[in-house]
Amino acid sequence: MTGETVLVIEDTPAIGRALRAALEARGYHAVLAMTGKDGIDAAAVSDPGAIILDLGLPDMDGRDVCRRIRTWSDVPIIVLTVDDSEQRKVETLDIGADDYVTKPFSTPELLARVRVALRRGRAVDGEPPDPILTVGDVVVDVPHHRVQVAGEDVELTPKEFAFLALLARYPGRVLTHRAILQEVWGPEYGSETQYLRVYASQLRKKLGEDPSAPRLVTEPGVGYRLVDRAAIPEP
Amino acid sequence: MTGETVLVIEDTPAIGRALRAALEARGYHAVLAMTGKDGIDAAAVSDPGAIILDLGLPDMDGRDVCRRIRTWSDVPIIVLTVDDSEQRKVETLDIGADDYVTKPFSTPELLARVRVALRRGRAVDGEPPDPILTVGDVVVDVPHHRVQVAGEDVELTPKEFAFLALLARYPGRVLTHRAILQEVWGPEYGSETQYLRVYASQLRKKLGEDPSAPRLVTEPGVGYRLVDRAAIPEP
DNA sequence: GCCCGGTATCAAGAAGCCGTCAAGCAGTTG
DNA sequence: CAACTGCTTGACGGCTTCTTGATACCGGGC
Repeated sequence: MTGETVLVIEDTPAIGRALRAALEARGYHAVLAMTGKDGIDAAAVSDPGAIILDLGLPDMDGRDVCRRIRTWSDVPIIVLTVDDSEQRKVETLDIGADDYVTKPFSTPELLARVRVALRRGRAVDGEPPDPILTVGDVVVDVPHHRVQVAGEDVELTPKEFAFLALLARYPGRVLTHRAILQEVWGPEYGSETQYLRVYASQLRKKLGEDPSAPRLVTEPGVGYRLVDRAAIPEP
Repeated sequence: MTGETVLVIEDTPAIGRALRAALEARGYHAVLAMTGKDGIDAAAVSDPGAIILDLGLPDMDGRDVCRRIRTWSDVPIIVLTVDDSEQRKVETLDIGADDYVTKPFSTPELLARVRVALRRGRAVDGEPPDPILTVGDVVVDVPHHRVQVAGEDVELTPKEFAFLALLARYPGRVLTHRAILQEVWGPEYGSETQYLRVYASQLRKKLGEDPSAPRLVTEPGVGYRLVDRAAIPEP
């Protein structure tokens, strides 16, 4: 979750503070650097999702800052400067900047361009694989909302599914009555243990439980847990 | 290697020709479209690495063109327009444009911004999503807003289409009521599940669903999913 | 053998969700 | 302004799921 950090490299205190305030008002985490050296450091340390870079820095040429950051990072860089010349714009964009905004700038527009930059940056990282929970021969595919036991599809009601998915998320561990009730039924339920008995019973039926080798194990007076039948029972 | 194609959607012949010449002089393959409809077609067919889009088109609002292309593609879009009002800029960037250049523009600067766009586009590259989604005998052509079932064209309203296209993008996967409502109707809708029932019903009618082998499956209490009727249920 | 706390199972009524129809409304087009 | 299209909303029957109470079960302590 580093994508929502925006690094501002800007030596004029008034502009830097204004940008930080505007960014933070929008919910971003803003990091402010006032020199090129600090900016490069901050780019490496804070791993921002986008950078706003003023070209007119006291200690080094802003374009060198851009080049330096580009040697190791593809983070979107929005350049901010008073220089409106076409040649300078082309040069700057070609050394790796993603956008070029001239001062005086409109804050809403700059923020919109920051959103574009963050949007682009996020798109790079691939989507995470589907989290599929497996406990023994029980497979709980949460995104697809599907359950299989020994390769066979099993139809579950929403509450049944939530119950099983919760247990499957903590394989082998006991979940207390209270914890299950609050997670599946809601925070105001905590003592309706009868629900659990009913649903545990229904689940066992649907899972095709063998009473001598249960997958859904009762911990009397405590709660329930889901175990891998093939696992070694002795610790 | 389609990344070096640039699509220009521009109705003024002089500007279109000038841009094409400038792009081809730089070694890019330029495709020119003079209407929004043609532009959307070309975006789907020629799979460009970047798009230059004039907002002032004769047949439709340029922002709608942008939105439409964004329904299936992340190709960088550089918007070109005479309107330099801040509000319009912010709006346009927020609906998915990557850059905003006002006329009269500097050709070298625009070309530099095209280079940025192509650079970014390549970096993102993963795998381009197919703009034509197929789930069993249901074919959803997102760019053309066209749907076929078993080879037969089916007429859908915009909301129906958005609903179906969303489901088709995640074949077999359950999309929750909330997710569908927010994607199709907007973020402020989240609990109007009645809409879903009405539209699911209409869709099933138009898709010619067989109640015993539904393509659009209800996941009670959770959401809906689109399945390939012929598919084997084993993962 | 009997009691007792906790558990499993069953079944019936209540509640909620789903599919469908149809009427009202708003925006567009000719 | 009339016809049309698509969106929203209310009503209602049918069905699934949830809840709840009744009853049987099981193991340990006495």
